[in-house]
Amino acid sequence: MPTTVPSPRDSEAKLQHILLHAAQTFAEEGFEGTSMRDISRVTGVSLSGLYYYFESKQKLLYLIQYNTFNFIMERLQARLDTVNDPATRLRVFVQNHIEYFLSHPSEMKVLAHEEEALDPPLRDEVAAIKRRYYALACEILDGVAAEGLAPGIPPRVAVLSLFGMMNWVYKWHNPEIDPGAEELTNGIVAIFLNGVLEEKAALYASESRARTGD
Amino acid sequence: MPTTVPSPRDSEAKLQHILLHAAQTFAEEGFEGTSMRDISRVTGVSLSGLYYYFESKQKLLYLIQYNTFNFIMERLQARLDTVNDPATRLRVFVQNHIEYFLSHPSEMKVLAHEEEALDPPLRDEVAAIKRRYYALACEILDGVAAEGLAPGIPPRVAVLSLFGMMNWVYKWHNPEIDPGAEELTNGIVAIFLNGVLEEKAALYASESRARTGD
DNA sequence: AGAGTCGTTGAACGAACGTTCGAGAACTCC
DNA sequence: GGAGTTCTCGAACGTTCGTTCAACGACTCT
Repeated sequence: MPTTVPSPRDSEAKLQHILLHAAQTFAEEGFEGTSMRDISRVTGVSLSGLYYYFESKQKLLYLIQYNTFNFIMERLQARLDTVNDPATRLRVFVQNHIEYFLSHPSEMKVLAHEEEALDPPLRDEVAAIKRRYYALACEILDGVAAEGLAPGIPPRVAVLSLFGMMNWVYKWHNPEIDPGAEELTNGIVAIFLNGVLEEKAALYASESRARTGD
Repeated sequence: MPTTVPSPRDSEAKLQHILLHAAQTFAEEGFEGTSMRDISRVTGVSLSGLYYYFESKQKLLYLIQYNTFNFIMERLQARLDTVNDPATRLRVFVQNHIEYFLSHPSEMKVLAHEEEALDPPLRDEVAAIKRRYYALACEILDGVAAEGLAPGIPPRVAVLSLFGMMNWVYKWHNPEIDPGAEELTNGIVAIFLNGVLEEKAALYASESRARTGD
């Protein structure tokens, strides 16, 4: 059908096919627990054939992590472009994260779980995106904090607790019994916003301070 | 020095020495990423000498996970024995967890991160303790919930979000810049209690429901 | 039809893996 | 001091690992 295009179409599709099944296997067996022969088996590509698409097992993991994170990041920025209200921006952030989590559980698990399996040169590149993502979250929290942050909760602890709630999802979420992205987002946002904003928060913070004699 | 005792003392101490350094290596390199030769090197025990203390690499991981979890569980039950107030019980629960986390980061990381590295027969035994721990957390939340739970947040999501906040700590906590166990516990408890109890929570839950047209 | 990529492969490489084994220290008890 | 247990180790086992390489069919251009 195409005339001038050489034929990277076929090849690109096959790479995506490999990335998909490799991510699933990494998610199930872990990066170190998965052999190139395993990936060859689940993709149907011969062992040596894999090396036509990427130059090493490390690079394969990198491709999965980089593609995944880049997609999340770009979709998030697009969605945030039209939103100004601080609380809504937070909700968009959480929803974007949770939505991807539930629709691509394997890729997300590999991203969250195999962070350190990548060796320094490539690991740093993924870490760089991760830092931008974290900075964006801090920025969003800053907006929310203008409404009054609870005392006794360092902002860093607040943001990372939010990441904890979101990123732990892959350890327990069961599509058959647990809520979908919408409801899950509502729950996490509710806990976080109510937990972190002042008024009632001040009550418990001072209570526990009194209890421990601070 | 001892007279009647055969001499398991020496051996027991050495086993603990191996468990400690193995946990550190597993935490740094991952279970699959660590070889028995690595463990031999960091413990100073010869490769074959290790097999006098445990029968396989799997069993070594099991010993680390089982000992760690058992200690946490028993200390928690002892601490809860003297406490009746629901909110304080929750605080004791979180504090016990976080305290162990910060004082034994390697063991805790291995427990949280290498859950699936254990094969079914042994994995199930660790999972059994994990279930008892989770059930205890649910029980504690039930006590707190008597004070009125926020609508729109399933209890299961609440408990697992709490676990998320606590268990994610190993990914980011830096002893040099982050708060210690006391303050960290205060922060997480404050977010969770304020986030999950009714009154203000109902506000945000209904807000987000209205926003998404539910 | 012939040159030149693109995609694929089986076979093989050396290295590293978890585990075993038999021999021998070191120690306790009689 | 000799028997028996506890502890340690070097050497080796067979297997699996990530990666390479030369070769070959399929396809596009001229």
